[in-house]
Amino acid sequence: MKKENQTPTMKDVAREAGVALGTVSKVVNGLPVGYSYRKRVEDAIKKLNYQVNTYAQGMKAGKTYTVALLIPNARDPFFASLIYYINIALSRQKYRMLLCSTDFNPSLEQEYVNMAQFNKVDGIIGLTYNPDLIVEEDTPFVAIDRPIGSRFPCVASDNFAGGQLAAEKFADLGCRHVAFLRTGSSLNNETNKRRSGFENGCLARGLSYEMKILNDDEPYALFEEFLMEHAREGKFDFDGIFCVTDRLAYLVMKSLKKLGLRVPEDVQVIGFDGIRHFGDADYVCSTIVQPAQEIAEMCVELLVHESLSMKPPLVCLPVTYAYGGTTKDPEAEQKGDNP
Amino acid sequence: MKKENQTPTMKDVAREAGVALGTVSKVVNGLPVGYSYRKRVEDAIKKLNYQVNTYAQGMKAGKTYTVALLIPNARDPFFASLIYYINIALSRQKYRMLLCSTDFNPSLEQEYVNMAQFNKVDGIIGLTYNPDLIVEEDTPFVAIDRPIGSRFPCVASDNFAGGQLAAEKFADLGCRHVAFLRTGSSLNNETNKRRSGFENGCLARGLSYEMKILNDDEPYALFEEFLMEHAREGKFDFDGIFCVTDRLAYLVMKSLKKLGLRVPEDVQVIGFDGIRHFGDADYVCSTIVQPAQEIAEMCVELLVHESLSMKPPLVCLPVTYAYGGTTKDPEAEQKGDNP
DNA sequence: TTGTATGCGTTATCAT
DNA sequence: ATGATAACGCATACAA
Repeated sequence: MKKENQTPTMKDVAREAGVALGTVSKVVNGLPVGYSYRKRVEDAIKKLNYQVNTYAQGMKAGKTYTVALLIPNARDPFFASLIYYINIALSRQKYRMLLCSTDFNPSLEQEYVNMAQFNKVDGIIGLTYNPDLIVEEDTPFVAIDRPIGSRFPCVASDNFAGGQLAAEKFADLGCRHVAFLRTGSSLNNETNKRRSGFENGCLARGLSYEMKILNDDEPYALFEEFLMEHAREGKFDFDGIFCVTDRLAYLVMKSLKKLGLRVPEDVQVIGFDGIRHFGDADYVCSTIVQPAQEIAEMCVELLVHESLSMKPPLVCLPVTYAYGGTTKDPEAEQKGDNP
Repeated sequence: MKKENQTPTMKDVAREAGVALGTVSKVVNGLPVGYSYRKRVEDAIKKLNYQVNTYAQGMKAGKTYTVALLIPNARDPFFASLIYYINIALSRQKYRMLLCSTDFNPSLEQEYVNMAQFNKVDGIIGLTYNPDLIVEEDTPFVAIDRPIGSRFPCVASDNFAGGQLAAEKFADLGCRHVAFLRTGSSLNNETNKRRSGFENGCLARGLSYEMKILNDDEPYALFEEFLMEHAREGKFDFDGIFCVTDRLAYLVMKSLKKLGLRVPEDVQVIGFDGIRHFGDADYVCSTIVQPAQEIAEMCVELLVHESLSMKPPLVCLPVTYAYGGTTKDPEAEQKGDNP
């Protein structure tokens, strides 16, 4: 990568316009300048195609107009969606976005946080997994999904309500005996809320339910076993399965197929996240949709707006239900969507 | 976003260590410094938790250690994959990545390119759609998929070979009459190569073929019409359909289902791109896989390495075929994958 | 070998 | 209202 040739600087503009450096600065920053001077400067700027150097500007101001987004992995569809919307929200506020893939690596997460603290970025939006992440008090930081300490705001979906919603949908769709399947790190409180909400909803609507909860390090095969055990003699014990993510729902559906069970005829499935085929086509399954756009906008809002006075510790954004072919929604019967 | 408190500077380290500013700089940059001095400086650095300010450093050097990635949309799975691998490749080279979503907007694309030229980033990797994009000669730029002028290298999949490969697969799998379906902007030469390669392969293997080519602004419904016309009286004219992208293949498969045609029993489908469910699970359809990782690494290589002497104008990377449930691959029959 | 001085592009504080 | 000058944090040519 070779070095740039000279791009015009304020000094060049000043020389071209025959004015002093400070005058150019004032014009650029919209401070009062006599008309004839302003005109000459503006002409010179156009002629030289001048543009302020944001880094030099930032060095003076102690700002970089850059925000780092820490996220495990850009390929995951939910994370990709977050990246997409956060990017849009930031550029609307004239901020650049530095993408930092952490790959679930705690030490990488810490490294990026350190970078931010040394004035390299103005703030961080982080979806991190390091429970011991150290963030200086005065570093602008907004967490997604996992609260970091108690000093920084955290934005998440209303996971409890999402669990409830799933149970209610099952009840509305005629289910009686349902199951909840979850995997994931046990220190992730937010997905635990999905479970609690679901339990709560089942109780409220008189559904009997069973849970199967796995840790990250346990193999998926255990779920398949669980399903098999409940499929003795051609009859399946559940008429509804709530999966903690769409990804898990996808795997579960493959297992059900192996068992000769039809979705949604024999058993209905609801996932969580709101993943769509190709990012924006139809839903991969009936699901509780996380409001990715709202989450993104809230994060940026909290980070950028200096209404620092009272940052809420935890913001829960409302989730919605979406039909995706794996439930028996009456109004969706005729549509050929979602095989 | 509030301003940072003071982070330690070189001056602070120098004062702490009782040495001169330049000495600290030398230690930081690994230049020869007497042992006792070096030791004192290193201790001071640790004590103050000092870290160089990359922006100030960059202002001196005229480098920012930042590369901008221009890409239409982070949600698209193929783009997301590219983002993922480019991010990894860049950070291995100690470069940061600025993500610039262009949303297919030509003027936004131009804006980001301008930003780069004004010394805000050291280089650009761009997957752009603006045919009139103006890039200064001396701006380090690497294009993906669409050549920009003739002065910048372009990295792409070997689309021609991909088309050929699809035709050969169809032939191997027993097809006789196949179709090619394509949509997309007509100025995208690379996807045209897929067509040419496919034609070439069909000719070589004695397959009869038909093409249906749509422009971006034409509705998908025209494809459905095309398929319907070829499905008269319970018989379908084609036993294989090659779609220019996996996304299109997905839509086509839905249409085929509507027509009562089974995939792969009645008609086999091959897509292009290598999209996987959830980014890393199984393929959404049998497909010609673009080597996203290799593309990413090649882009970074070309951008970063100062072997500027002879930049190749167009680098074509090899594609592969992957089974994804929509073809009758013999060795894959027993697998329950990809419904 | 170590310290000093200058400049990168910008903004802000002064005199004028 | 405008122009000169210092300072931001760092690297480097040059002096000690």
